[in-house]
Amino acid sequence: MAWTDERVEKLRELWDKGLSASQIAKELGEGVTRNAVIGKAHRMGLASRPSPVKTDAAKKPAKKAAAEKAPAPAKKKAAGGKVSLLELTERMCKWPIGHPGDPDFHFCGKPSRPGFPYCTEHCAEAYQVQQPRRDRRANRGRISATPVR
DNA sequence: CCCTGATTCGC
DNA sequence: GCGAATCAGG
Repeated sequence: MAWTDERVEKLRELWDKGLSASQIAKELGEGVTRNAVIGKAHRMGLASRPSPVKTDAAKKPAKKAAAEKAPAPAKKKAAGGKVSLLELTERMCKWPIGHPGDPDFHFCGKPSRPGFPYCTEHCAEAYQVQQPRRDRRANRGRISATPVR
């Protein structure tokens, strides 16, 4: 795939919009990797914006002023949880929560099972197979959905 | 382990 | 020019 004007345009657009390279890559689809995006972005004038990884030689010595005994975490936090569409990653659970269009519509966001779009919980929910409507006498008394491995 | 962008270098 | 591999940091 070559960098057509359209693609370059979209790249510039999304990049300016602040999306990460990997997100842009997925957006462009067609086997475009984040490396390709970064490479191109870097190559054409617009490169390096807020890079989370700065070779950083100038650190701020002043910072942790307070702290000391640490205010304590207060609340426990689990990974994932409530991600908007734009924040979804390939390895995040894409189980929708709420109705699309609602102000609080979001996605599960917990780590998804490798190869699946959802986390373990939601895989179980999603891949729960329906027994044949007729003739399920053979399975009477049994719940034999194919287990998700 | 998940992610981020930066650089290198063979094609 | 391109991007996978690699690097380097959060």
